[in-house]
Amino acid sequence: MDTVNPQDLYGYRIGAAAQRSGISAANIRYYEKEGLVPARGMGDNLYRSYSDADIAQLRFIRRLRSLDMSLDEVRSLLHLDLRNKADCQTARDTLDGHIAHVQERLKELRGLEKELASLRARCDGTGMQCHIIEALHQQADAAVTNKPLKRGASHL
Amino acid sequence: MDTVNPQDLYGYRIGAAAQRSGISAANIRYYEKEGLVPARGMGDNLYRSYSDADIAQLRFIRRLRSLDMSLDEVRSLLHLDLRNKADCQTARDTLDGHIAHVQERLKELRGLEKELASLRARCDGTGMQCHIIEALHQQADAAVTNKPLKRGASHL
DNA sequence: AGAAAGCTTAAAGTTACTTGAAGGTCAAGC
DNA sequence: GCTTGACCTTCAAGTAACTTTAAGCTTTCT
Repeated sequence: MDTVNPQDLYGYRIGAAAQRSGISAANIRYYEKEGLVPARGMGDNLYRSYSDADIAQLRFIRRLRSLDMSLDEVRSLLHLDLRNKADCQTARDTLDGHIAHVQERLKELRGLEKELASLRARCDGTGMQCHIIEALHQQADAAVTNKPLKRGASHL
Repeated sequence: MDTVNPQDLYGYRIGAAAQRSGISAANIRYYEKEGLVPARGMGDNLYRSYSDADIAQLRFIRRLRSLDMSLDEVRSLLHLDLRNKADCQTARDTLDGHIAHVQERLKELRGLEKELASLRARCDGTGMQCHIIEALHQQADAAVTNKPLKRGASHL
């Protein structure tokens, strides 16, 4: 854009930035504390203010987070220099690592879905006794294999 | 209950229980604090000790956790009475709710996988310039303009 | 006996936020 | 001019489900 739109220069306070970026105001402050977004404004009053470019960056962060990346990954991508070849490699590596992560999680979840479905199928009878709990116990005993248990917290 | 196998009665200390259940010792203590497993032993010395039945319960919990259930869900399933019809319904409901949760997460992740793959495909050239970052920025801009923000207000 | 292994508790760290308390700033209305 | 209400500020604590650390017992091996 060539025109000097007033909003191009720090025209948004945190609430507007939140609305436009899809990141809550409290979350934006949190990102600032974490060094993901610059500490803008705070001139006359203590209010933060953001430019369109800042909001684009917030959207970028949100995009990366929606791709299930950790804040560390986001941080590393934010600090890359596009014209630097090594940085480009870093971006590829980050992405590759993340793809592997997502695929592994997908595999796990597909397995889960199957098991839950088969479990649920045991209890479709309308008046009969429920065998879900017994089945869970049996499977617990059968699954003696020691896989590391991980946190399955799904955010977003 | 009839046979007097030494291991049937609190023959395992927490380390052994951890090995056999696949739940770390610290985690078992945490579950105890959370009321998921009883506070066993602590007689002569201060050591916890567990029976085979206790270990079966630990495996059961681990099973449920591996199904991606929250500790609250696990707790509710643990306190059910199998012979109670209402409790059986509760089990079904918990399971149904959880299946829905897993399927939604699967859908999200499948979308993610596709996007990540297409992103990565832009950078397969060996000597050319990397366009990953630009692409991420473009998608970020496109995404916010047509998606209703689900991240700002929702708490999940 | 002395060291290593294994147990104890309590507290703090982790991730990525959200929620709450207590208060400052600003535009509008009466 | 003053109050109301929306919006902003900081700092602290809460959330899930653990893990890690610190400091100190007990048991077991050599």
